Amino acid sequence: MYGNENKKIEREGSNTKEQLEVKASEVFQLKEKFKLQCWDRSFEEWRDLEPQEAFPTNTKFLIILLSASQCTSSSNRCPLASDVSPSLLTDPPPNLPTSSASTIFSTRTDSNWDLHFQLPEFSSAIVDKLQTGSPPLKEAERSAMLEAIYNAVKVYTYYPKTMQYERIIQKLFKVYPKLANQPNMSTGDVQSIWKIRLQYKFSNARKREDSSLPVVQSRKRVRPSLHLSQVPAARKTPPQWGMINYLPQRQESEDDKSIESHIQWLRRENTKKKPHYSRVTEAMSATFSDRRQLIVKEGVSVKQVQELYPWLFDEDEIILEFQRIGSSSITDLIRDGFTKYADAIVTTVKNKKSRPNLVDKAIGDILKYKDESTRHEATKYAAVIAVPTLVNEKLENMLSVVDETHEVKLPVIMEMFEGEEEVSSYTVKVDGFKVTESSNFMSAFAVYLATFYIFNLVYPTALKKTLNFYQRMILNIQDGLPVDKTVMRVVEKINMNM
DNA sequence: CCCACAAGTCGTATGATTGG
DNA sequence: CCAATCATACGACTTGTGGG
Repeated sequence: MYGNENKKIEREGSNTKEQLEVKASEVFQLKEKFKLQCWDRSFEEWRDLEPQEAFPTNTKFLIILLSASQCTSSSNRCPLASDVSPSLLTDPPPNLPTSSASTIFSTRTDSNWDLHFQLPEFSSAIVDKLQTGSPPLKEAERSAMLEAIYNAVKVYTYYPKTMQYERIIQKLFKVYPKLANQPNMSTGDVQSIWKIRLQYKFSNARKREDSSLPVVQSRKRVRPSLHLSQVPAARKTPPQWGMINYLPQRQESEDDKSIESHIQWLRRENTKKKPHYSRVTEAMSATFSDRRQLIVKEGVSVKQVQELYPWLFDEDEIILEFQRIGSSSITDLIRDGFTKYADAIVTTVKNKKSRPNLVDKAIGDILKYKDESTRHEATKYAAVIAVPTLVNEKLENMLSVVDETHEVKLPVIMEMFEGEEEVSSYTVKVDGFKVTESSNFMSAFAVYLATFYIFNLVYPTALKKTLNFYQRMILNIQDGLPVDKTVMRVVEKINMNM
């Protein structure tokens, strides 16, 4: 096989690697250097030839040019200059009828199809949008694109490999660079969104359109195994850590004794009516390293932490503690982050069919304010509580109204206390322990987020995506972990409304 | 451990149908 | 004629399995 040309060659007896190479260059009139690979049936992949190897009849060989870029002029063998030209040459089974031999040459066995794969043509409306980058594609248009790609690819395979999905997307991005350029997202993230999108398309299409095909049939699960109902095993996806554990060195001026005296002094100062706040902060800084060790390494309970460091249960100290870990002010981060995204988040959540009452109310309230800065605050509040809805998680797992009797067993929760008509205060609780109380939602929210990092808590499964969104888009803490796909898609949606 | 996938299911964009 | 309502198709999501 060479480019789109497949040719059969006849062999007598066994051939060596060198003989095959000579034959290949004759058949395809190759001038440049190339190497041969053969199809290994047991591994189902192309591999290099061994010297003196004996090949069974009906073996497929692929020609790979070693010098790239011979593809100029009218040649459409090799659509992209950087591509290697794959080529096949086969020897037919001498004693088999040609009809069966023809299946050998069918494109289905072309495992390198993706190298010379041509993108299907899209309608001019779609191409326009892709080239200019705006307005964003409608769902129907994206569907049409996916459908076209599916139809173009299924000629070769119904089950593209990971690499093949990636190559298709790379080609797509090459032709339509605007598609890859999304604000607030790396090209890699956009690429993985498209890869997942293609995988969903193939998965759904196989199930819905092509489920009768033998290739698809052969992958059917044998049995749903009925005794599954016996097992309750609600083993959900595990919770996730938020930030890499931060374990700083103890300050050089400190030793066990001085730390102990700091702790004692802090505890005494906490009971005073007029504590010396700046000294408290100093002592908290001095004991920071020891406190991190205690929380991260020894995993002590929140109650024990409170006994040793009662000051950690104070709004200002929480903010400062976060700053010691993350080196920026969490209130600033939240303010800046939501100043950037609030409007877009609110527009995005408005497109949802249904929202929790609190979110609806918050959105409605925005219009009530005439003053611009009050209005902005209201928008930020609405945006914060809209995030769980956007990523399909429940708001009440984060913010619960206290008079409702349902108890929530989450590590951290904000509770809303309602007085006469008005919300009177917000309380942040860790494991049932009150951390702080605040009259202002945004302060409570800052404490809420900081708490995960300060007490080294996992993100509960029920709020994994919400907290990931806050972490990456608002706090801008990037760990090495791949971004959750739902979170990425929500970012994409929000971008469209920015 | 990670990834692809099947199976089952949900939410909603979109187009057809209905009623005023 | 247009809107409200309905039906359907399709992308997305979850859970569990199997294979590397």
